[in-house]
Amino acid sequence: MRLSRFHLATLKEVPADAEIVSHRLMLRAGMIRKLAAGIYTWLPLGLRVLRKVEAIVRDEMNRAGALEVLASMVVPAELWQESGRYNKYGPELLRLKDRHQRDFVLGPTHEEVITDLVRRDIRSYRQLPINFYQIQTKFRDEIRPRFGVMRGREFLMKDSYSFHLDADDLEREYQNMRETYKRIFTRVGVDFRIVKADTGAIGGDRSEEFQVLAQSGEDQLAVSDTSDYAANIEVAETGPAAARAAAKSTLAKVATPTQKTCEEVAALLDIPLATTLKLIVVKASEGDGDLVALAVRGDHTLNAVKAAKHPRVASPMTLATEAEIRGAFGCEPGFLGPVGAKIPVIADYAADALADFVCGANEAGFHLTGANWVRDAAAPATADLRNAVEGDASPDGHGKLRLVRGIEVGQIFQNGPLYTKALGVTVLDEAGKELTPTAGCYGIGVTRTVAAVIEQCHDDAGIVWPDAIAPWRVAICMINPKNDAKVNAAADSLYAELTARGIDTALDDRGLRPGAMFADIELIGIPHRIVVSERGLAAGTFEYRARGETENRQLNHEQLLELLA
RNA sequence: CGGGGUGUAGCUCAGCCUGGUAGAGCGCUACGUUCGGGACGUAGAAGUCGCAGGUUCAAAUCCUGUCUCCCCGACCA
Repeated sequence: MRLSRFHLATLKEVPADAEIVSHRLMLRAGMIRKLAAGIYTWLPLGLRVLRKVEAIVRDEMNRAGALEVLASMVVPAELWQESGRYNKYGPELLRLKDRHQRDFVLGPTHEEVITDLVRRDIRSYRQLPINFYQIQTKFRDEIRPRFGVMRGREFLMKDSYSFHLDADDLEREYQNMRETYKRIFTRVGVDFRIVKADTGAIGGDRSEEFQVLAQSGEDQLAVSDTSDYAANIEVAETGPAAARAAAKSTLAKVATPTQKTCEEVAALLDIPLATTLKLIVVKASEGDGDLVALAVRGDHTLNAVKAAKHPRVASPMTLATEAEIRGAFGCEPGFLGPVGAKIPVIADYAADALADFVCGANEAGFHLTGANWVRDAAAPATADLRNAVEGDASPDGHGKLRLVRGIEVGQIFQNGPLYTKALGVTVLDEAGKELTPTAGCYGIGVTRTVAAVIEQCHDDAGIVWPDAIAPWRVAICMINPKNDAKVNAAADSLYAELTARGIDTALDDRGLRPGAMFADIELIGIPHRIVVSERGLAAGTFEYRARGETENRQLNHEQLLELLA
């Protein structure tokens, strides 16, 4: 590509509303432009990168034996009603009507559509297993789109859905996809971890996420410092602690007139936060009273995903209102405790292990010190309810947990017969009997992957693309071509030669001053830069510099070709 | 949806408190001088001051409403 004919739309100044590195650099490099909140136009430069990621994904999916399809983005609402998700998915699902007032949705994911396809097309066990995938625009009316394309409302996703006769075969394909995803992200050139994950709105049994490690990541991950254990904090287990210590103190009431949080109470009494206990009151699951109190140590935080999975807690987890709390405890939130509580208490393991702890007195303005389970408050039910913290023992028994941040770029699920059952998919088995297939689904956020790579690969000057997804692998820069026809001719012939060899090359023939030209080429992250100048031609060399390095190398024609081969 | 902020030239922002001629830098156009790390000069084009209503002789500025966009929380590729 000759850059004089390309729309290279770099910006010197950063648009004010860009917060994270990838968003800033994508705007500055001229990869994307915003159209509305969470909705972007991809410019030629950005699209070149997006297409390269897409090509890697497609290539590996095909190699893995999956079959590409392309479904409509607009999906009849009936399908979503049939699966039960029309009402369950919530306002994130963009609903619309056509001119005949028929209901449709913009597909945020396509389990229903592909399962319906299988229902219509697959009749026999002989046709299974099968894995359909597509690379398609998805729309989710996110509560709060942010960080550019990292959490856009419209995004490009590779989604695939596999169907199997039994759980063993599903497990085989799950492993196949797991390996395929590893190859994809390795080829893209990004550093990632595979972590255990919650199944969330998709539903199902087993799931892992592919996370790109980055400071700006929205997800918290717990990883072992010695083993390969890694989990999203949502599902990172914390185990039962050692036995409860014996009570030493006597129960006493202290005035805490304005101290409502554990932090405030601990500060007032000058005690460690870890010796305090807090209660979070939530709605109970149906037929189990109205409310249930969850007890967590003051320095820990409640894990909503774990809590919602507890059989006695309503799912999704819903906090009790202030009025409900007053009704159950006779006092306002901020002074709640298990001593004398009239509703069931479920304690996190660490909270259950406390002795001589500080908690609310169930009386406005007072807390209790020296409280103990059994002696002062009924022994609670116990469960794993909290978020893991730095230094917790790794659940696999090897090492301690470290907390890091990640960007979720892919997730794989075994959802089992969830959707095939809901949509009534059956095939005939060998004996001519009807059988409901089991299924898996597998997603990659293609647009998000582009942003995630930038989060990981950049420096002060701009993006530093891995070779595999750079908009061009090589840039040829001409110094003062107007003053010297030889420079022009030499650059032209090198450009023709590299292009003929299949090397994706950009020729910067825009005639900019060198400083401005170099700044642009570095900003857009071209991995290999070749400078053609009068000086170099006289010496018979090209000047070469790899992006991310600070030294130039003088190479002759042959060395240059070898390096780029 | 709750909390906080924002909207003035393509971009970054000043002007608003204290009403009276709409500004700067970058970018853009033309010409000239420059030309190995975002050059300089001269001339120029470019804004219904988010939108609607109100107050006033007069509104970017004050008042009311409304929308947009951004940030912090619950969702997810």
